[in-house]
Amino acid sequence: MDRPDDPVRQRILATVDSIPRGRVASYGQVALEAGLPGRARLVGRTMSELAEGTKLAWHRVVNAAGRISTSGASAREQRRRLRAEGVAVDARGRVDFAVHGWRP
DNA sequence: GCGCTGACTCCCC
DNA sequence: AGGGGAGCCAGCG
Repeated sequence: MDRPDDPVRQRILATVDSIPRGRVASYGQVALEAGLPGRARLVGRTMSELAEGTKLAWHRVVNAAGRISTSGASAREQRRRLRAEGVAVDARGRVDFAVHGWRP
């Protein structure tokens, strides 16, 4: 599993792409929805390998605690993008799933 | 093949 | 709420 055309990767990307604007999902939830239960790390890896200018809404994926799992510039970018689409992100970088969680 | 390293998650304390 | 431990698995040296 690693090339751009890998079917597993495609499923992960498609699932992330289906998260509606203003909602967030956890890595584990994305894995589950993509038919890959227990493969949260793979989702995280996949996100980390995205190209700079990707159109994918990677910022709508956070960890199971509702926290932004990135660090540095990408963490700030993620926070910025989430807030820009109306998602409340607290000072610690946490989103409330009860309010903004993706419920497929 | 081996060990380490994560944009992860549970479970237990 | 926060930390340790175990399970997870693909990539890399």
